[in-house]
Amino acid sequence: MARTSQRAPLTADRVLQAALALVDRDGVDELSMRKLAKELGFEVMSLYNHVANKDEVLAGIADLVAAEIEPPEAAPKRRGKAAWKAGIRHTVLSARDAFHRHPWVVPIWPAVASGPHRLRFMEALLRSLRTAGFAPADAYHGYHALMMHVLGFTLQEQRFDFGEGGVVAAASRFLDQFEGEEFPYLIEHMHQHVDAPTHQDDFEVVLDILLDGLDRLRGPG
Amino acid sequence: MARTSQRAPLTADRVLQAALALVDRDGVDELSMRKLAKELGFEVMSLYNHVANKDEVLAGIADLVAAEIEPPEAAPKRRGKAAWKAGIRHTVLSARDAFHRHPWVVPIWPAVASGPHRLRFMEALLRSLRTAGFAPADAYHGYHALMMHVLGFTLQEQRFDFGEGGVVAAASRFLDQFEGEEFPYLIEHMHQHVDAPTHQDDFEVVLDILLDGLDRLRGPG
DNA sequence: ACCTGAACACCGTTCAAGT
DNA sequence: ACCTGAACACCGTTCAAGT
Repeated sequence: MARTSQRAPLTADRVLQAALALVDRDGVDELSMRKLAKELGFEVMSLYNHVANKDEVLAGIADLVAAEIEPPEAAPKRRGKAAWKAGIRHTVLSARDAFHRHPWVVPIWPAVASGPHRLRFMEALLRSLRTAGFAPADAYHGYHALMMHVLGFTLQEQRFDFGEGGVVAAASRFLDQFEGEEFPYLIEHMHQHVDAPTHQDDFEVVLDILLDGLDRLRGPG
Repeated sequence: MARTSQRAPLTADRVLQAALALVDRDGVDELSMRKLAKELGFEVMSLYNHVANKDEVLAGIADLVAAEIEPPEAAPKRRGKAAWKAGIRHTVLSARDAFHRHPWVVPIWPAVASGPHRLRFMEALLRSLRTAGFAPADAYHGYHALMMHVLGFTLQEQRFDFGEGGVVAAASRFLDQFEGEEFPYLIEHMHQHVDAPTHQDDFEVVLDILLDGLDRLRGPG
């Protein structure tokens, strides 16, 4: 019967999948152990047989997002002075896509524990840089520059996602209180945001600045 | 008497200052209206005579952080092909310092409403870029690249601030479960983090990559 | 105008009890 | 081994009552 499948035994996996669905749908602020249990058709305390606590749930769903990131190609097909860029570019864009699909993960990303998928992604990106010829110190800079760009970009971008509470609405509400002449450049900037609903190009322009800059750091090769 | 000064009448300002002190001391997760009221020597509901709700408190203290950011110099002293960089560099480093002093603000930065200080900072940074000769579209990219760098960097950096819960401890705990050979590059990276307790140089290396890249975007001048 | 107490609708998590 | 109910120590916020 439907009820039997509804009550398939709880597993850590089912808990995390349900949490991911809930958070993708309602946002991370709406996740509570009680709601999650209700969604699964169990009582709250049943969850604690499969996950230690709420932090573990958050770390778990963050790692499900990490699992969606495609690692850089291990063996690039074409060789050339900047062949390394293609693989890195691919994985960074993939990370951007994953964060874009699950924007709630960005603010909690630094706070939650790193799971296996995330550690494997970090390893793959670092290996890519090092085998491309970056010295350890430059791979260190490159890794951070790229990750910060992805995280920072998505963090920034979120502000424009919610209609009423978004920065555009809030700022224009605020700007109304001032003479129209006090913030001309900010107003110009807001219009650019409103006019460009997707910021993919914006993301890639800066990504290419970073990749070119890193290439120069790497030295002639 | 001491009691009188302790019970100086509540104001929105006093509420925000106490909230900032509490959050700087204990972290943003520890902020509750009840604790905040107790800290001030009033009952919870008294706060609501001066602030609308908790979101307004968060927006208020975020704007206090924004107030600490020094705007770019309006009139740079020395002229030259990249004179614009000095002013921008100054304000970006100042923003990095402010976020570094108040790291809890980074994850909530995109979620809270923009206050007057933040809007003035945004305006000043955008004006700097535009008057340096950037076309509107390039000022748009430059603004985001710089802000993302600051936000992303501080977000990333936070992970290494808390001893036990930090990524180093968590990752090394996790890595213990694997053969030591599976994550050689990640282990190298972790050591670099542990060896460099401050990431100021790291921040500036990438900042200069961005500034140089933006300068090229701006075209010959 | 400002402060307060009780109340409501929530949280995460512990612990003892069931099967 | 897994599920549950009651209980504890918290939340933010509404509302009516005080001064």
